[in-house]
Amino acid sequence: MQRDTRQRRAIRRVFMSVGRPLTPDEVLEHGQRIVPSLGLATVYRNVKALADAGWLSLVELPGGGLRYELAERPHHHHFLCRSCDLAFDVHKCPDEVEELAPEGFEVDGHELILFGRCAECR
Amino acid sequence: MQRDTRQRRAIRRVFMSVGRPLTPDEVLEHGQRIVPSLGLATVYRNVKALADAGWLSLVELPGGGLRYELAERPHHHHFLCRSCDLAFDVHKCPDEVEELAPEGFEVDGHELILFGRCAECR
DNA sequence: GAAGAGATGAGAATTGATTATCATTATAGG
DNA sequence: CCTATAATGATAATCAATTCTCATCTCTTC
Repeated sequence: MQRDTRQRRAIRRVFMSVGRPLTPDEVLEHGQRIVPSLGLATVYRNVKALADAGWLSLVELPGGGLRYELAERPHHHHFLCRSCDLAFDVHKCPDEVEELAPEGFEVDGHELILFGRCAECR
Repeated sequence: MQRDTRQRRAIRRVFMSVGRPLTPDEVLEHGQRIVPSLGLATVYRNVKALADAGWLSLVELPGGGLRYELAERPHHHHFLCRSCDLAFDVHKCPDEVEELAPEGFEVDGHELILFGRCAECR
């Protein structure tokens, strides 16, 4: 059975308040402001459980480590800051992207990533 | 000084003939058809040297491992087959993509990745 | 065709990310 | 409040990718 622990609540709260994709390390950092004793293993366990439960989804951006974000959000893409390495949401999407595939290829999804410097880093 | 070895020639030839982004493992596999004794460390060394020299460029797609492709090619994007995990070039690009960024963000590049099944795998 | 120096190949070592272990803690239910 | 048991946290273990080591090989030049 699933228990509602302090650390699980903190992790959920982090995702809801931050509103952008987070790596496990980022989750740990933010989560420790709520539950200082939070450990990395707990973050990995919960983030995985929340993803299995469909509450989080996996975001794979260039540059190593996986990130997670709230699932069930409207279609969107991402901006990756080359300076601070944080990922942000981009709430617009060019149309008809999936028609760009070569002849004979079957497309079932796409990801658009913008690179640059975020408002903070400029 | 740089020497023109059999293995380096083979690696260059692989990239020129295959025409899509390759992981070091894929380079090894193809390269061994030309120089059977080719080793993985040599692939890593040369791929890195060729990238430093500007002859190859780095392609980071979701799903782990880095890939390399011929540099100095016209702007293009990529298709990643969910079945065989090979990456292919997509020679079209939606316009004005970089204008989709949030207010205050400075965009200096973008990557569009289509997912699905390649012609072979269907 | 000899010699010097860069390159290679096999395997060991390293790295960073993720997972497993296990003693301890804390939650849900009675 | 008590108890059973899921969850936690610190650390060790694992894993895949990449780099290093070093004896050996082979380009290049003379």
